[in-house]
Amino acid sequence: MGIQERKEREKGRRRQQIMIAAKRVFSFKGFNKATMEDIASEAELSPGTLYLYFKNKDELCASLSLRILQYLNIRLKHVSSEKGLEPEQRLDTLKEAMYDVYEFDPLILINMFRLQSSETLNNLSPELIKDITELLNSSLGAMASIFEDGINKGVFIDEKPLVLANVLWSLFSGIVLWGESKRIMDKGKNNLKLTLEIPFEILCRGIRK
Amino acid sequence: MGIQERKEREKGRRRQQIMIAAKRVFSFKGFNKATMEDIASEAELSPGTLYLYFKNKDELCASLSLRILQYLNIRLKHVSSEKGLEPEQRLDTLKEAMYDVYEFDPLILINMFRLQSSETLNNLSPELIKDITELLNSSLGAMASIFEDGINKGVFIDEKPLVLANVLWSLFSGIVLWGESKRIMDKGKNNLKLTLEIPFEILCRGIRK
Amino acid sequence: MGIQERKEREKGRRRQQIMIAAKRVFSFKGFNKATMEDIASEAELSPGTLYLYFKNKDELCASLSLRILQYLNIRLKHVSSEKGLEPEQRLDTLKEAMYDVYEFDPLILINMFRLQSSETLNNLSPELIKDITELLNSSLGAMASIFEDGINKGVFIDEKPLVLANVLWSLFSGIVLWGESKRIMDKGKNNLKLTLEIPFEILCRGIRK
Amino acid sequence: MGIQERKEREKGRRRQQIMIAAKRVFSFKGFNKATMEDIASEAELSPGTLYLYFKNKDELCASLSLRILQYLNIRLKHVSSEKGLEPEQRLDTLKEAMYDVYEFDPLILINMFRLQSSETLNNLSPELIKDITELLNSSLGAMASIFEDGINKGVFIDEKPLVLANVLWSLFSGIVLWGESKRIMDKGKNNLKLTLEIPFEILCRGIRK
DNA sequence: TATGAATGAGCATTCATTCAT
DNA sequence: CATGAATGAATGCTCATTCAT
Repeated sequence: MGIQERKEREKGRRRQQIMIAAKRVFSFKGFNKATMEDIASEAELSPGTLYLYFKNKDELCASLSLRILQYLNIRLKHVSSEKGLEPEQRLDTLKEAMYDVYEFDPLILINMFRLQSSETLNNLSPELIKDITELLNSSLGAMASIFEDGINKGVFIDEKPLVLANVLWSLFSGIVLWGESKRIMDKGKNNLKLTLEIPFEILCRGIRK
Repeated sequence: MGIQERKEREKGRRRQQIMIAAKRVFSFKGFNKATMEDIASEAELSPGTLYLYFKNKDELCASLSLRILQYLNIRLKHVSSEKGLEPEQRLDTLKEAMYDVYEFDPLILINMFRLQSSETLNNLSPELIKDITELLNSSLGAMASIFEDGINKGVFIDEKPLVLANVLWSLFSGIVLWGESKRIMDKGKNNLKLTLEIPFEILCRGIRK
Repeated sequence: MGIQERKEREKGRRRQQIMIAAKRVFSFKGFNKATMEDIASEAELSPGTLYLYFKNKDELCASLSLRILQYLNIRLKHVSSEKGLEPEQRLDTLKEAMYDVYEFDPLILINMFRLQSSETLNNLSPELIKDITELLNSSLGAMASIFEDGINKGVFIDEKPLVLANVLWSLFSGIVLWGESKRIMDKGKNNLKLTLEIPFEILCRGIRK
Repeated sequence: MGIQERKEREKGRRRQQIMIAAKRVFSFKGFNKATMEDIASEAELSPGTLYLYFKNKDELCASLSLRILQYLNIRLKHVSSEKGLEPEQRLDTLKEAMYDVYEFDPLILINMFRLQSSETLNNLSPELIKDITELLNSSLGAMASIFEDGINKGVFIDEKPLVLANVLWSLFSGIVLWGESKRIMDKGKNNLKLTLEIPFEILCRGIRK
């Protein structure tokens, strides 16, 4: 392993360290109330150091979303590529994947939404925006391919697969959002899994022939 | 009409005037970028005056959400109270009601979410929190009663009505959120109505026997 | 006097108050080391208030230069408009005017130079830039008219008056700059009057026929 | 040549390398906007290395001025020491020398002034201050000796030579400053040579008998 | 009631400087 | 000697909120 390579890895570690701290602070205080100093001290670094790894606060936040999307994308790719699964089984794996994504970072949607607001978009570097957009589309594509498979096999109703994927995403968004609200209102009781399962179940009834 | 009463009414009018201005400014700039001075000048008032009618910026924002919920509640109550409607027709009316709510204030969910975030909650007066919670529950109850009716009449599958209502709300949240993102990403094309109709349709397939 | 008018006057007073404080602080600390908080506390105001009257630090500094130029312009206009003066007498009055300008604000040139640097220019409002440019040209024009008079009367050598005015300004700049340096190096001894008079004297020998 | 000596020479080379880079960066960005990192990367060194050769940013800047003064001093010494020149020819050589100094580093005066401002002075080491003061005085002395020669030969008017030298320096400062402003205002048109020659010409008329 | 000038705490960001390697 | 990652103090500017009129 060359010196160059080791440095790259070290740099990656620092980014991780900061992102983990940022996630914690954003979760606790929300994006606007969280200060860069909060994040820095959570990461046991100085404020200046944050700017060595992220252009600004918005880009730090966006990078969190990117990481989620990467994770989602990997999970989805895996689901749609696995051979020998019946469409119904695929749906189940899909459900689990989405639930894991939520578990991975429950604030996913708030971040995703912030990300796409015009307030934020101007502060991001074009590459980051491109990465995010591509991943989002790729994820929707992967979902769509699952539905397509079911339609082809005559198990699902003949609806446009990409539309179905969008619906699913909408549903997912709503569930997370709603689940989060509940969690905050009820202070701690996590009924997210329940809500995730039930509407998914109901949606599937609508998809199956 | 006594003087007292007239004053009360006058006060209500001012509140309306401010809320309308706030809605416009929030829509245009987003909650965080909108300043109290923006709102004041949109309302053709001075900044100080805003604080005669709202305790602080958060409470002003929360009052907007409250108004939405009141509107939603009225529409829902109306749907579930109307006699002589078949469950299927009720679902249609419900769908229209929800779409109208969205049209009334497309930022509804962002506001609703802001409202329930820990960032905001500490700044609100207990009465306001209570009002909002009650209205939310009441709205969910009204939706539930629609599903209950269908279940009783044997038209809908036998699922717990309140659960169904929650599902619907989740779905609605997701659609709005997703629709908004799309609107921002696609810059102007309003595909919200489409997205609202399709998942509703699919959900209904899952509800019907 | 209407309320409007009184308010305008009050506003003008505040601007003056801030500019006087700024001048003191800039003189003492230099533009870059002077903080807005320094200026605010010198003016016995809060930092935020400064921004009610000046867009930013650069514009505050530029406004100081503008004031100098206004003063210079008035003095020069007066010199060239007064009737019945011989060219030589005019030169004397001119010399006095320039010395007074320096006395009015010894940092004039440093400010003027800052003003014209590209570092600063971007931060200024177009109107301010226009005002300053016009005043500078007008001042040079007024100086030129004095020389023109002398040339017409056959007392001064036939040199392009505007060139002479530029020369004079260069000389003035140099003297102030040099005088200032000396003041700082010699810590307190003010030999500016001397240096201003002597080169003026020598320059005039070159102008007279 | 001993090892010690070679090291010294090597050290001098590095200092030169850094100063050249600094000059380029200061010219391009101005002193305040230029960062030590800019200079380091222009010099193809790391930021830390700069501090091995210069105590701090101010001292680096001051060293640039020092170098100019050294150059000026050499040129002036040469002018006044050359035998068999008539006073008028000496003036011409002087003019050329000053123009060359300006060409060598057009920012000379801004640097010189920065140097002498109270903003900077506190950060400099006493030795550096002493060097600069001595060089300045020596330069003025060299100029004065040129005038003295002319006065002695009865070609120039009988004015105190040191005063004349100061005048000349003032004029030079003013011209450079003014020329620079013009360059910035007129964006590119370089009229410095013209302005330098004309006032010099006019000043000389005042010096000649 | 209404005003709007004034406040001042708060924050993102920068950058000269240091120091472990 | 050289590095360059890390530092952390410093600062321009914003804006929710107050209060004298």
